[in-house]
Amino acid sequence: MRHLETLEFIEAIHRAGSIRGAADSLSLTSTALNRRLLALEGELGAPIFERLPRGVRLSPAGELLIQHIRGQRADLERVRSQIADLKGERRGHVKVACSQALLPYFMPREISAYRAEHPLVTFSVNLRDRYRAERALVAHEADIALVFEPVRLADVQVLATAPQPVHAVMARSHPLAAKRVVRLSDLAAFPVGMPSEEFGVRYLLDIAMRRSSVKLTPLIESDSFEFLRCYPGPELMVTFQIPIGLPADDGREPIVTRPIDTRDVPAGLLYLAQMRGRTLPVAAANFARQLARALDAAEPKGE
Amino acid sequence: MRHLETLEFIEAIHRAGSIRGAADSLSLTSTALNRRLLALEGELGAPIFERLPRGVRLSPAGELLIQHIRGQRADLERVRSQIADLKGERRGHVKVACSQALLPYFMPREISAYRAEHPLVTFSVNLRDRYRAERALVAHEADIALVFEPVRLADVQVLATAPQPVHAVMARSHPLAAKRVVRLSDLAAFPVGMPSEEFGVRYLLDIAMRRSSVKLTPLIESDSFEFLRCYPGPELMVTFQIPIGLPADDGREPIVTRPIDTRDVPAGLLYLAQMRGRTLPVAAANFARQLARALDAAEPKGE
DNA sequence: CATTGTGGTGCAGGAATTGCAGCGGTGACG
DNA sequence: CGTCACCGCTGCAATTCCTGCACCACAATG
Repeated sequence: MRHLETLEFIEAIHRAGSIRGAADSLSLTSTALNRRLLALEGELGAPIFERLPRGVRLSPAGELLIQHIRGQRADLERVRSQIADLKGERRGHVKVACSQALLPYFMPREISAYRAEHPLVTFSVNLRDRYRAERALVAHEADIALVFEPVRLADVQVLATAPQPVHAVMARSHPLAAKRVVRLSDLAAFPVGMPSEEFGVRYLLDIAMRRSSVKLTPLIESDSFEFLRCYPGPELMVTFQIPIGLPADDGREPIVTRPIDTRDVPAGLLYLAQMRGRTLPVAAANFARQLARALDAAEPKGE
Repeated sequence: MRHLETLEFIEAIHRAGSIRGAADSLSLTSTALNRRLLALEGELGAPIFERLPRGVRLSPAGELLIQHIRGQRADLERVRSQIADLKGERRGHVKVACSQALLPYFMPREISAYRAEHPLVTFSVNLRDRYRAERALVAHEADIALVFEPVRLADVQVLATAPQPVHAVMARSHPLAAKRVVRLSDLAAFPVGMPSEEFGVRYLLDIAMRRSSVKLTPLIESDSFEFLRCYPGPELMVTFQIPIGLPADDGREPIVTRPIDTRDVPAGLLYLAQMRGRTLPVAAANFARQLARALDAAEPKGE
């Protein structure tokens, strides 16, 4: 789309941090790029970048402009997708930002289900913790976000929610595996694998620990649930996960999961969200609708 | 702004109804315009206009595109205004769509008050009945709308409301001028000047008449409140208006106004609104805030 | 003090856009 | 039924606009 070229260039300069650097990445001369920037600043009546000795940095006006640019591109993308839609071509691209728990089972299943009906739709799935998922929505880096226990919900519109009680994850041979529901005090006797602080599960556990004065002993802290789950079991270590990030227990898995009593650790909420006020492209809107249905259906699951 | 040029051209073609016609109004050749249109349609992958023997007409894809164009231009305008704002230049342009009652007193007073503090801000004030005011918001022809008893409020965000009881307007010598409050049944004895059907006041009166079985005898129906008010008084004619459209009664005006009992005709609501989800330009947002304050302050007025 | 990076500028070549003339087609009108 | 006017569209030449090279001034770096 030609008329957004200059605006794309601005964003490239922002990314590269210098005009010459951006020019290289765009296969252009710095001259041409510089000229375009100067022309745009002229029309705008204000500098878009502050000139520094080692490059450029966005001015306040530039911050405004870059946000506008992202919005324009996203809206154009929406129009293109709607036009393609009314031509009958069910193609498109959906950008999803989600928490780690969604990656192993939920998202693959949902995406493959969607693609079974719309094979021309492609996907980007990016792992974003609860802070960055919301920023990704606002920066138009993602169309929809699926995030556990989001931080602040400004500029974000909630499409659906699903309660997710925290589960304890352990080896099948673990003593606690005999219980149907695990109390927080049960866990104090065993070493635990703690998710790091950016995760919603950790957030809920920290609250619970402050409230109940039960102290868990973190053997390992990691930002990878997969690592925590796979850490060898002889240590009797327990880790945590929410149901949507757990496989169906078919009796053969080497690990088992037990819900933690919600009187000790309240159930968190999984949020499906988009940027407030934005009209999503057709494919993204349809996929979001499917996800919302899936979350509603999964609600009585919990084990 | 160069990068919106092509999109502006599309809108010009839409307005003119033909490529050659638009080319003339743009001081261009039909060749150039046609080429641009074809290029854009190529990039978009779908025709924007249906080709008719006597010109062109928007295709469904074009309808989508033209809405996108208007949104982009309005958003760019917002960015420009915000940039000008942070440069300290308090300039800008505010487009207001409002009901007739606001034109004689309220809008002039508010605009001149605003311009006293921001002399670089200019205004467009357009009369739009309650149907068309909302459409003007959606089409980005107006930033804010001030409308009495709006029709449907979809795609419109309400910023403030003010109740406006309907008043009877009559000559100072009129028999009913002796009363402090007028009942609907009082009016049956006199000829009335009716506002035409597109007005909110008429809407309220029609409802009241259906409900109370009191029949008013419309001597004159007009779409001009000014005409109705100025129609010579010997006929003892009564007409209607809401307080915000009435001058302050200083005892010297040849006409007087009396509120109609709200048990007969319920008070209507004056709505200050903008398009849902839109971020207004700085000047428009500030002016809207002032209007909201003015409406709140005017509430206990009513005579 | 030289080197290396930055943004900015004059000038010439080149690419993209424009305008002119003309084609084929359709509806209005005498 | 022929004429006319208007429509969208296209080949070719002119022009305009944009690009790229060489170069400048400047600041940080070593």
